[in-house]
Amino acid sequence: MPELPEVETVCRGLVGLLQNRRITEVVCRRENLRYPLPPLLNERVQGAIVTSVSRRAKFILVHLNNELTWLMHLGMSGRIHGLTTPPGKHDHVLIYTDDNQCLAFNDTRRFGYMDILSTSRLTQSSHFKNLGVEPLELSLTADYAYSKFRLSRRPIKTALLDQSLIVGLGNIYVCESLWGAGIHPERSCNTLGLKDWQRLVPMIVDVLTKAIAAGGSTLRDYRNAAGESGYFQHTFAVYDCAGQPCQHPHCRGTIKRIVQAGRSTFLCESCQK
DNA sequence: ATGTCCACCTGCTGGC
DNA sequence: TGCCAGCAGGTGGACA
Repeated sequence: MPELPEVETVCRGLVGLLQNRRITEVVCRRENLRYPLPPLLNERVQGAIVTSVSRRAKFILVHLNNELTWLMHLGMSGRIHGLTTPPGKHDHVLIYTDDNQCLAFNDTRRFGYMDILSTSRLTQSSHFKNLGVEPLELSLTADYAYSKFRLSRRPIKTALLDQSLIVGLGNIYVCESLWGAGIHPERSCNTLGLKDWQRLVPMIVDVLTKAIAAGGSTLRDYRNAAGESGYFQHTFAVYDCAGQPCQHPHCRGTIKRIVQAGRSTFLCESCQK
């Protein structure tokens, strides 16, 4: 689930569920996820009021009125859902609020993690040290991307996954963006000219924007979450579409799966050059 | 420095 | 039916 659009969707859901609410208790049902949970988590957030919820890269940031910010990363399989039944095996952290709601941080594979940070020193935190630009902000321009990537010999697919250059992209949206821009995932960054970036940057923005818009329906499911149903169902043009015909007009190619840096890449060899 | 690979986890699917 | 290999939306650290 969690690339930028999914994290953004979760954050928007959390605004409705947590903003201006007082946290009455946090229950940790195990000691660690990817890393140990923050020491004294309950003691540090109990009684605090959530002033806002925001996102940076793939981090969820829950800002509290006690100068602390609760950072959450969903890893590969993390979700946050309203709990109306007893917690399940993978509901690792439970958040109770003063309106008698309970939210569960659920993460099957436990690649997610949490931290508690000083709000005023947030940007100096190690989590933020090596983060690149936000793709949906004006700082991501074709000129910027061209200058940042043009000396690298890495394949463009791998480089786009690198959060120190552009944040928020994951395996799905990288594949979708490269397909949309007609760029072969194995091309070295240093073969991309400014013109390529003038197609790729708007395509990244378009793919992410549309996914967030589609995530709006997830938001409704999320709010009404009773049990586990209502996951984001999205149809992708290439991701997980191996063997299917390419959807580009007039293209007769077939979507193919290859492996780059140990991860699946989906592409159409007819129209991605 | 740069780039690649693996480990960290659990669960599901498909082939034999 | 059972078993096992392979795969899954991320990423930090070990290694060449």
